[in-house]
Amino acid sequence: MKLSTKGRYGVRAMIELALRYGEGPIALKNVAESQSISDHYLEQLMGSLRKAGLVVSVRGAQGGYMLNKEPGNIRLSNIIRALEGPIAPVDCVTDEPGEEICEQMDTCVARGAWLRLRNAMVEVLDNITLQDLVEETKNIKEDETDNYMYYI
Amino acid sequence: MKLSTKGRYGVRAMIELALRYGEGPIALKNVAESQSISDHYLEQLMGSLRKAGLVVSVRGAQGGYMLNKEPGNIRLSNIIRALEGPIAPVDCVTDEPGEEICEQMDTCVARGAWLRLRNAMVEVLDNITLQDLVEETKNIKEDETDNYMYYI
DNA sequence: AACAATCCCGACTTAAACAATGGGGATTAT
DNA sequence: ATAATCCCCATTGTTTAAGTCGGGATTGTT
Repeated sequence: MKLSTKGRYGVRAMIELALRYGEGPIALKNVAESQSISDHYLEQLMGSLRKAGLVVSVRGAQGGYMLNKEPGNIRLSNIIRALEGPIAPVDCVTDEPGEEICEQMDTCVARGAWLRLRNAMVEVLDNITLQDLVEETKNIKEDETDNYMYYI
Repeated sequence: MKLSTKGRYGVRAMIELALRYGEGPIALKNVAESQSISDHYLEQLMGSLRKAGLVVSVRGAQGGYMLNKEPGNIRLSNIIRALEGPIAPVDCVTDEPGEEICEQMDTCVARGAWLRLRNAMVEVLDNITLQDLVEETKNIKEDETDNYMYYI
């Protein structure tokens, strides 16, 4: 029941981009460095985020990545789904189409439980946007004037 | 963000025991067969459940396992914790003691989000007992008179 | 035009976790 | 005694996670 590094790194990188929203393309190298993530690995994640339409890339010198929407319109659920796939504690409660997997779905008493679990998870992740996290970052910055690093 | 077979099999096995609560020890072999789980593998899981105090075992011929509490007092969270460890989407929001892991915890803006996620998950799993699932099984049995198998 | 800074992409590697399997020992009802 | 159980440790095979490697394509800068 853990997120993998994909989800964790991805959220960190997206927060970074959200903090610098409006500054034009940010080179992946910068994000990777400031977040202590292998830049080659982060590259893969950014690829997924781009394909999901959450970021756009600018190639060539002075290129980089930027958010494709306002931070207030990017939800944690979007990021997690792009990087880890459907949010679902078990395969039989995926919202993706064409997922059946278990023939006993209709008579499975546990499925109701997993469904409730999934809905609770989605509810939380749908209701946290990058904007929320940016604002929280500013609050922390006010409190502690040293730095605003955030690792997960 | 998926449960492993440990959690899924474990819940299935515990539902089975809950359905037969009061009948004395149920041989692991029966549970494994009726749930199509490798009995040797299920043995390991039952070991964990026993150590967690959720079931008791009776050794020797005619032995087996039974719930150690009433089904209404065993929550899905108990089962999941026993088999999969702490319920937490990331390590830094574990409720277990002595878990620090990340030095930046105080200034991490994402941690608040993970904390909300974890609380939502725990809330759901704390509020579903085996008794709830047993009752649901009976409802399903009323509807569909064929069988009451439930795989996950 | 040359160059360097970027993104882009597929293949590969390593390590860990998952999901069992196997063998043998201890306990106990019949 | 015997067979049915639980108990425990070690081993194996498979999959996934996490990261590495190398090279190609694009583009601003000089």
